[in-house]
Parts: sequence; structure tokens; C-alpha cells
Amino acid sequence: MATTIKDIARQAGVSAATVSKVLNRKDQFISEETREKIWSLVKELDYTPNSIARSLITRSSRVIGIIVPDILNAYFTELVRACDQAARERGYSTILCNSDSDPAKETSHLTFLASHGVDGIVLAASDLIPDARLLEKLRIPLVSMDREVPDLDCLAARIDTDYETGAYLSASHLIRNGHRRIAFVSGNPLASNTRIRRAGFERAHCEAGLPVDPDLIECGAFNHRFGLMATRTLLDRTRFTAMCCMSDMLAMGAMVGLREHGLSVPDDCAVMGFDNIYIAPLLVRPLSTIERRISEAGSLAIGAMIDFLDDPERPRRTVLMEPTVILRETT
Amino acid sequence: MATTIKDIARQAGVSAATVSKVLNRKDQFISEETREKIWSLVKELDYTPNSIARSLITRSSRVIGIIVPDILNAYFTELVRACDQAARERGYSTILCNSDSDPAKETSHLTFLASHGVDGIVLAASDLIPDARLLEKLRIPLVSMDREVPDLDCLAARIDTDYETGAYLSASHLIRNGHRRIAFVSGNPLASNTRIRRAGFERAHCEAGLPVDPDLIECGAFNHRFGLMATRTLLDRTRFTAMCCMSDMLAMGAMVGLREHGLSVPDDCAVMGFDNIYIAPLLVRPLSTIERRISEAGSLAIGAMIDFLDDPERPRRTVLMEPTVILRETT
DNA sequence: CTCACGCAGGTAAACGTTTACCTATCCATC
DNA sequence: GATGGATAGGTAAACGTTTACCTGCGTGAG
Repeated sequence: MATTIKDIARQAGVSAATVSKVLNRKDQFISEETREKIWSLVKELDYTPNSIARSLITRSSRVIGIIVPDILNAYFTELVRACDQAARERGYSTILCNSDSDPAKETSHLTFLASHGVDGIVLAASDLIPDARLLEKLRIPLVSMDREVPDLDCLAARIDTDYETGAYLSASHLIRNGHRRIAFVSGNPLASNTRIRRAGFERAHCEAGLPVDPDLIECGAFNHRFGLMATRTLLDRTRFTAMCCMSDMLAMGAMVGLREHGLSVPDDCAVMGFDNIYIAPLLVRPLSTIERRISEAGSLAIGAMIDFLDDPERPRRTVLMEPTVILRETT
Repeated sequence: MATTIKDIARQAGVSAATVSKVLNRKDQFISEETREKIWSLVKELDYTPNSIARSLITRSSRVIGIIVPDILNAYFTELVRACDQAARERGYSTILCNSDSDPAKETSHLTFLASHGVDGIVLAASDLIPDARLLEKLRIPLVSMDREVPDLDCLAARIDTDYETGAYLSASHLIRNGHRRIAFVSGNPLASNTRIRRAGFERAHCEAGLPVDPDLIECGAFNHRFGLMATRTLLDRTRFTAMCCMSDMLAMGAMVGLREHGLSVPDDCAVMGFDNIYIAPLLVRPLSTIERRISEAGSLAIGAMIDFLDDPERPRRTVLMEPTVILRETT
């Protein structure tokens, strides 16, 4: 049986209310003597307040829920890590949920987090738009990252990356290097974060006076498995000298596919990634990529969330992060 | 304001107790009619029980805490993913904590998890032995993974890998391939999971009648940063034709170090990893390694935890997983 | 002497559930 | 016609906190 506030109160010869006041530093009207006695009992009995009981009454848990589509994708691992760290620095904790890009799971995580009384939810890029009705109903502050989300009044912030520019930079770099047939590999073709990247990819072609061959486009998912599959499909179907992958995980899969076909990177085929996950420089052939400052994004998300929790009236933030190019050895 | 059990009760014209009974399927003495009315109201009002209130009274949250030293290490990402999945399949959720191999953080996570009423804690490999007094006091079922932990009665299971054999297999493979000077890179030299691996490494040498040169040993941490640093140190200090890295992350760092020195893998220096993280085959030079079945380990951990929660009297399990060799292109 | 106020602390309700135990009705049995 | 066991459901306490409001007491001003 863990120590409760009542144990402290009894041993200190005061009421539970007094102990609570001291613990929460609302102790301006508590004598120095009582205060000291309480603190020393707290230490002695190793008392930790029961967060559950506290949450029940205060309706605040100082916990933030994070939903990502795939924690195995190193991008999200970094993001989650950054969120968690930022949260802890501000006295919050996080609960992680993995949706597998499955809307049903996402919905169930949303209700799970709600029933566990999280103070806010960070919803990271997933292919689909969440059930607006549910979000509306939960009334839990929400920070969306890199995804379309309806404009609810519980939307605390929106953290996005300028995908259009990122994809444009990636394609432009390859075009400048003389490539004329560039494959484009990205996630769910229906999701905005793929459509927008494709627009940037096409703009680069347009400005260079190059056509975009639909045979060079493969969209499906952002993981390495799809990167491999897409590369196999592309290699069977057509010819190209470079690949513009819209995530580093895709690029890693793509390089495996190229290797299978005996093609060397970057001599036979250049590869651009996107995200600059921490593994990118560790691949034995370090990956050229687009830097996205994952940690900063995670930190921003949590910061925005907590700011909103502190003061829901403050104007909503929407941050658009500018990507930059990192050149390594694959291009 | 979320719907509560009282809202349902009022609208159904029954007491909250009745609703609770129906919801928890303790409804043998509730009429079919009432039961249906309640369920339909639950659907209609989108009622989800408040887990906090429930936990408070039942003293069970159906949440399992997981503490890992470094979520960025792909090994732990996979482990956490597997734990989470296994937990969800059995109706539990997980809360993740990252200790950065810092005993102080680990302690604070332990009390955090306790105060949030988790039903159990999975403590994954970290360098140090946790504060036994604290564990003893928390009385929360514990599953330890790949680490030394005092023999408490709240220890539900211990999931370990046969590191001795793993390291032996790794070194033996390299010795069979004709290597005579093999570097050994591992984590914290004081931790048992490094000492044990070193024993296996030495046994392989012993059986082959080879000496172990202390100059070839570098122990520090299991991440890729230390892998890189250790490789630089080793290259400066001595000569070797192979590296026996005790984690894949170390191997990834090592390969970067070898590359810096213009050495090619495996021609100039062979590299063995340990863990078989999912990234290993994605490195452009796929990594030979020791397979550890991370997912199975995670799943076992959670299974053991929940079995223990279901029946604390059942005999404790200690599982020792046997590693196997996976040969790819780095050796 | 009264009043008001500052101080130190107590009282009890509340948060949303679960659950042990109680009540009331009905029907069959002796 | 009393007893008793199903059946259907209600009552209220409990979980561990927080917090609005109350109670004395002492003291200084009027």
C-alpha cells in the first residue's frame, strides 16, 4: 500500500487539506513549522501523490498523447523522442500511440487517450483525415503535424513542413546535375502531403522545361518496404537516372532495389531522400537528403501544445518549417 | 463535458450501478430490455468510461510502463513497438519512458509510472542496476529484459538473451574466416551485459588457441556515436582485420569510422553486428549480424507481465533467447 | 469594548467509477 | 399462509486528491 496524503496528515497531526496545500505550494497561510514537518514526512515516507486521483479532480493530467503512423520509421522515432524530451522539460509526460496508418486504430487511440485524460494530443502525419466529429466531441487541444485536419476550435497549432519547396529543391538539384528522367516515389497518393510534394516536383520540371512522365511516379506509403517495391516496379516499367524519394525510409528501400538490379548509387542512379533522419549519414553510402529538423519540429509541437494549455486564448500558431538540402554521397 | 455514466443512467431511467454492471458484463440479473436500452444509449452518446476514475477504484489501469535507455537506438524502437503491439492485443496499453541510461532519470520514471498507476513495468537493458529499495517499495510487477535486477518478489519475469553464446558465435565466425586480430566493441564495461559478451568473445579465442589483446577492446555505450569514436581510437592505437560489435548501432558507427580511414568493408576490415535490427539489411552494404528476434522478445515480455497480472501465483518465468547468425555482406 | 482583518488550519463536497450489500417483487413450495 | 429463492435493481461508501468555504484566534484601530 503506497503512502497517501492521509498518512502524512495523520502523522503530522494536521488535516489532509493542509498537506495538499503545502504540497501544491498554496501555503501562504501555513506556519513554517507545519510546512517543515510535512516536507520531512514526505521525504521520510517516500510519498508521491497519486496522479490518478489528482487528475480526476483537477481534470488535468499533465500528459500529452502522441499519435504517429509508424514508430519504426526513424523519422517518427526522432519526432517522438523530441516531443517527449520537450514535454518532460516542461513538466509533462507523453503517451505514445502507433496507428499503422489505420484510421480505425487512430480513432481508437483518440478515444483511448481521451479516456485517460490526456491534456492534449499531437497528431502526426498520417495518410488520412481523422474523424472530425470525434475530434470535435473530445474537445482536447490538438496539434497537427504535417497533415490536413479540419479547422476545429480545439486546434492548438499546426506544424507543417513546406513540402512543396522541399520536393522542388530535391528535383531541382537532380535536374541541375543533368538528370532528365527522374522517378518520384512518395506516400499515399490521396494524402495532401503527397499531392503537395508532387506539385513541387512538377514545378521544378516545369521551370526547367522538362515534361513529367507519369510512368515515373509511384506513390503508396512512406516506409522502406514500399520504397523497395516501388523501385522494382519502376525498374521493370521504365528507365531513369535518378530517384526523388519523399522520405529517407523510401530512399533506403529504393537503394536496396537498385542494388538488386546491379545498379550502383550514384553512378547508375542518383537517389535523393527527404527528412534527414539520423541514420542517413550512417548508411555506408551516406544519403543525400532534405533536412527537416525533426527534433525542432517535435519540440515546437509540444511547446505549442503547452502554451495553449497555459492560455487557450492565445492566438493559434501555425508554423511552416523550411527544409534545406544536405548533399552526401548518393547524388 | 464528456458523457458520464450518470448521464446514461439518467436517460435510461436506472441507477449508475446498473449501467456499470451492464458495461462490465456483470449483468446476469439485469433484464434484456434495460441492457439493450443502456447499450443503445452508450452508442448514441458516444460514451467512453473515464479510465481515470475506473483506475482509482479498481487499482488497475491496464497500462504497462516501458523504460528503455534510448528509443533512438533502433533495437529499442523495435522492442517498444513489439511490446506495445503485444500489449494492445491483450487489452493493455503502454507508456514509454526513455532513460538515456541515466539512473536518476530511471528512478524518476519509475516513480512517475507508479504514480500513474501502471499495472506493471518492463525495464529494458540499461547499464545500471536500479535502486532496489525503490522497486521493493513500489511493489509493481516488473519484467526485466537483458539486465541485472535484484531478485524481488515483484519480479514477474526475466527475459534475457544468451549473450555469451551470441558473442561466441560472432567471434568464432570471424576466426573461422581467418581473422586473427579482432576488435571488440561493446557498451558500458561495468554492466553485466558487456561482461558476459566479453566472456563469449574470449571463449572463442581460447578455443582457437588465440590470445586476446587488451588493445583491441573498447567498451562504452551501445550507440552509433560510441561505435564511431571507438573505431577511431582503435585505428589510432592498433591494427586489426575484423570488428566484433556488440550491437548493430555500434557496427553502423564503426563502419562510418572505417570509411573515414579509407578502409573498405569487408575487404580491409570485416564487421559483425549484434541484434539484427530492421535497418541492418537496408544499409547499402548489408550488415552481417546476430539475430535476436526483438519482436518476439517484446511480445514475451508483455505476455509474461500480463500472465503475472492475471495470476501472481504462477511460477516466475525466465526466458533465455538463443541468438543465431545472419550472414550478409560485411563479413 | 467592539469590529475587522490577518492568520492557521479544518470541513466536506466533488471528480466518475465500482461493488458490497440491501430491498422489493414474484412465484413456487411445504 | 408463511418461507425462501430467484430476479431486477438500488444505495452508498470508497478510491486519493483538491478546493471553496468555514472557524477560531489574536491583535490593532476606532
